[in-house]
Amino acid sequence: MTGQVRTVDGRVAGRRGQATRQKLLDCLGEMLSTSPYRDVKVIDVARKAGTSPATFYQYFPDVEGAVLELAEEMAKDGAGLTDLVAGRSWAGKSGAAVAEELVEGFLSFWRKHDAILRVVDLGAAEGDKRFYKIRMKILNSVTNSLTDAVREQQAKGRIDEDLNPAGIAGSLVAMLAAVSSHQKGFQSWGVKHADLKPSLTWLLHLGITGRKPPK
Amino acid sequence: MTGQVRTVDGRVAGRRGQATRQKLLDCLGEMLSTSPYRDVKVIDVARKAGTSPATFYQYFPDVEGAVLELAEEMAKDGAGLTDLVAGRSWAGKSGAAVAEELVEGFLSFWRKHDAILRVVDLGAAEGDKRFYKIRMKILNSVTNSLTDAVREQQAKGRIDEDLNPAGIAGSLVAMLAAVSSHQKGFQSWGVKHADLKPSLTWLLHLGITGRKPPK
DNA sequence: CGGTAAGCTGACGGCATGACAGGACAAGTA
DNA sequence: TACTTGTCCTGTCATGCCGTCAGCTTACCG
Repeated sequence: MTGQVRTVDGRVAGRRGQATRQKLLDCLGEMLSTSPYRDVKVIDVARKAGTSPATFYQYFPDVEGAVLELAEEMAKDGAGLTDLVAGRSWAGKSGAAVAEELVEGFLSFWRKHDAILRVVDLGAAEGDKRFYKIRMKILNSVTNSLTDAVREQQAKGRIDEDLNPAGIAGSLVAMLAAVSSHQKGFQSWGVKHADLKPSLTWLLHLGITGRKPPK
Repeated sequence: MTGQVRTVDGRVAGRRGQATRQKLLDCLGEMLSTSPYRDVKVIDVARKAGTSPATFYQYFPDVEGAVLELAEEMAKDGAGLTDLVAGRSWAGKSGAAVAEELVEGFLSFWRKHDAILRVVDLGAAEGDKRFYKIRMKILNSVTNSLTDAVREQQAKGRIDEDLNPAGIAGSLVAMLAAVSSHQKGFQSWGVKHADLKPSLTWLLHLGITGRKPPK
């Protein structure tokens, strides 16, 4: 499925080429977390990787193209988030645990990938379908699981049937993503990480089940 | 308070100067909503405004500086969001109305200013204090009002005292902001605007009061 | 030891940046 | 009308990044 890695001019990349390519990606990732996206230049990435700009252009069409590559890598890692909710029960203590683990999962995933996620979010908000697709890839499976969960609770009469399950699930996921990406902001504003987690967990549980989590 | 507008080299801008300056800001705003932030160049803004790059640099240090100016303008407009919650009661029907109006207020404010808000969000997430401050200016008063509301509900025993009110309020506001900025995304994904609003309203009411809104 | 393809870079035209000096312009003065 | 003054704009220039190409070096193979 994943065909060989190819250079821009069509040649297949060998052992050495792939290493260079990866090094460029690594350096790009580093730059993204230390300087504003707008100021990340090809020449800086190349310098950092100990190579020349021309080499960069051999593997990527432009900075955006390379970022997309990084984002794809990250999306693979993000598939793990699904396991935190798929097929688990939202009843009683189990539900409380699911909520807590999902919150912690989001927070730490975002901490790990904050720089690239920022850019993906921007690209998606700007309407770029490629970035939007990646964002979906990460959030979609979680959203779907939560949508199912909401639907179940609706069947039990705990949530108004008129509400759109996908709307609720999507909003909750957006909340998790947003809070995660502004973690530092919350902290520098007086809300500690330790305070944030319980709040999110509570809101998530409440939103999915219509009930407060058991103590 | 707002001293006269000054050029980069210290002169006070007169009538004509201010007009040019404003025109540059307007054109910048337009460019931001049509092209990716990363690709907005001084020369394009200047061309669009029918002037030269040198003129742009007379009024702004760089693109970022001009964006900050635009963002300040928007922040003033955002002060109106506060009125939707300040001093209003979350009890019964009134509470349901407050929730609904706040949601609608956020959604339409974001629709109106989506381009600049994207950039402000990015800047804030990247750790730029100037952008962060503007983001605060918009969200802070709403968050504070909601924090008070949560605290009241805690006093009534409807919300666990252990939870941090600011954490809950902040998370809910983040949710509103995030969903608002990805409105188009939701739509192109199958969740209609009409479905989104009730979901958000429901979640907001539930989060603040601990109870479902009355029918 | 050639042959072949991969891998890298120097160099170049093109364009954006940012600074300056000086020209254009409006308004007041005589 | 001519002159003055201060505001406003732009031509121009040095600098630096972009994106491409031809061509050199390196690795692998028979």
